[in-house]
Amino acid sequence: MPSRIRVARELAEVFKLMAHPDRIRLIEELRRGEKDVNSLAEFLGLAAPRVSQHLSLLRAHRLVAERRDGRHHYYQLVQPDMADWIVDGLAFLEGRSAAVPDQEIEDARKLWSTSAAADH
Amino acid sequence: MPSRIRVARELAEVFKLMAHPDRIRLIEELRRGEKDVNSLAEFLGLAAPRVSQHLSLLRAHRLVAERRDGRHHYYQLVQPDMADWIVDGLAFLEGRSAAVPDQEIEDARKLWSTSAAADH
DNA sequence: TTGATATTTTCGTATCTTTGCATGTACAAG
DNA sequence: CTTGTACATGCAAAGATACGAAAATATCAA
Repeated sequence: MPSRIRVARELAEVFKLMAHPDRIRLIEELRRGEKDVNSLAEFLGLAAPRVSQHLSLLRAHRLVAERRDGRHHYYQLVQPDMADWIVDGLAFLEGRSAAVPDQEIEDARKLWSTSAAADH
Repeated sequence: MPSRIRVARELAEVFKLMAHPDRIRLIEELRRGEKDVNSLAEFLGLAAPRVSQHLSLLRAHRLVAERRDGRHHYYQLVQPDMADWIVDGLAFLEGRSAAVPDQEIEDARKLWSTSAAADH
């Protein structure tokens, strides 16, 4: 079996991990450092078990790493560049769907860009 | 509903489209211009109906565009940058899986890079 | 028209994912 | 050792995807 098939297969796995709105927001939320499960759940407006499930999936694939301190579990991105790469993907959304105007895409880009800090 | 949720949802749709090895290879194969279904099927070693299914999915989401000429349907990328962006994602594969050595990732990167032309 | 080629569509089934909820475990404080 | 908080895990229902095989459509050529 040619190697490009293996590479494509592995890459598809990573795409699959990103193919969920919660996980995208999770990764973007972790872009500026570690955060514990409750903060993430609260920020994203999701039930804690759900966030935990997403994190355990990302953890299983080594996209995030866990650090425990007392009863808090802090998560961080193993490859922080990943958050930037995801933001790069926003370019392909422009003019695509009437449901998501370009202005909103631009807002997300700002919110998720490395330099941004406010709004949190 | 906040706009970042809509954006994340839309972006997740795009990731979902890339979350398949065949479609990744399809997009990379289209990086240097249009190609008809049979060529793609042959190159990828897939049955033509399978390729057609993938293409119709990509077409439905406007990732590829179709041009008909006689009995041939030629497809091309609507946003050729997409192929480069996918290649950028290879960075996150390095050192991740024993099944896919870094050498193979590097090979794929070369094979799929814009400047490369041989090996086809 | 008939036949061959190129591509799409349909369909049934197997498989994977998502989701919410309930339960389980670990730690900290009193 | 009990209570409360922080997370993780298990489970079952619902939904989405993938796949191969078969059938349908369209084009061209004889």
